Amino acid sequence: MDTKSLIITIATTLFQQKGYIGVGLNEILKECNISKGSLYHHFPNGKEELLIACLQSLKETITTDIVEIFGRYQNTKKATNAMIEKIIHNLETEGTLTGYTFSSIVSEMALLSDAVRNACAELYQEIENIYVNKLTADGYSKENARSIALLMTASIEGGMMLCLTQKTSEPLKIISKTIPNIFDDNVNVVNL
Amino acid sequence: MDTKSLIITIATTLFQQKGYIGVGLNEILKECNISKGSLYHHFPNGKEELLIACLQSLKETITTDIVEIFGRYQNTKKATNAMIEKIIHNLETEGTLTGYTFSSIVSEMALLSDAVRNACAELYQEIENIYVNKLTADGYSKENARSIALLMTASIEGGMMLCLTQKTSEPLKIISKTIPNIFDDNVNVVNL
DNA sequence: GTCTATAGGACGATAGAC
DNA sequence: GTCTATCGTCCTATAGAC
Repeated sequence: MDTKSLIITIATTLFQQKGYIGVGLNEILKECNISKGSLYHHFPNGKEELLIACLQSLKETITTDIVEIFGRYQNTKKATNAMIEKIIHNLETEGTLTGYTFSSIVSEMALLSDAVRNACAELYQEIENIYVNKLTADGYSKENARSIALLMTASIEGGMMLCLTQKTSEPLKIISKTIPNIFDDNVNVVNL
Repeated sequence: MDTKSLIITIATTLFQQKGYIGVGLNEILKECNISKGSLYHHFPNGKEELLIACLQSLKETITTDIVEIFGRYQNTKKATNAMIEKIIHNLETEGTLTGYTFSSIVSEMALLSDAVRNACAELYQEIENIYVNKLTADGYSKENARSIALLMTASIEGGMMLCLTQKTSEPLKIISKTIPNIFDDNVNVVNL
């Protein structure tokens, strides 16, 4: 792998786990086994430019991954359960925030950098769109599909937070079991 | 107000908005108009001790507030809508993370400090317990109440995240409208 | 109980050799 | 394209006067 890709790969994981401010350039350099001069050659505008490159890379990875899972299952309910299953598996093997989550970056940077905030917004939007497409294929109206997709995104993101504090994957497991209740028999009762 | 309370009050808000690492002691001191010696007199173990004091204070504030709201409304649905309404109001007037959220602290510190992680876990638990009590009063079984309360906590926390990225309160508004669908006609279908 | 001054280290970023 | 050396700033924390 070329140096630039290596930096992005390693930095992405670190940023997901520890947030943007929580990861120093030195830590990234050490894990990559490169030096400061090399990093600034590939990212002349420094750390924030690197972060945005990581978010773009993350967008590719996440959407490819979720599209693949959602293509493999008949309906949104089964696909969602499979997806959360995968997140839980990651969480239990790595013991930390990875996969489809980047809440640490959002909560730190949303107020500090519009460029980063927009990149994160775009990433959430891409994920939600995949849900919306599957839900409309299931027969939901566009409006209801959007509401449900948003609730899915929010509860998975929040569920990761709860898993982190509890050091268990229980919260996501319960969410995986509870979320389908929004789908069932509620095709027409969204937006009361 | 005595100095110690002043420090806690101001630091709590700053930590909620910018996270733990994102706020320097100097910024806290400046807003309090006090000096470093004074802060270290009240919190001899430094910044992390202050953070934990802030989380304890936050627990008081949040639970008092939510208990009050949940006491004012007949059922969980109405109480939840009123609560989210209040969060949205805060969000729109302050334009930043405050109120019942502390996701920035969780995502930054959960892996770094067990003391902080436990304080956050306790805080989430307190909030969930209020929901659980109201839900069982509504007639839900203990187990279903727990599942729904967890989904509520997660989706509100995740919804704040989406509001931050989009600079709108739309996500929380939609969540407020969509969440009640989990309650309706689903008393017995949780945990499929 | 509050102040000033300062220690000692980590940070992001730059300069210039090779 | 990668390296080392270094700058200037910020950080948490401490020491000691009042």
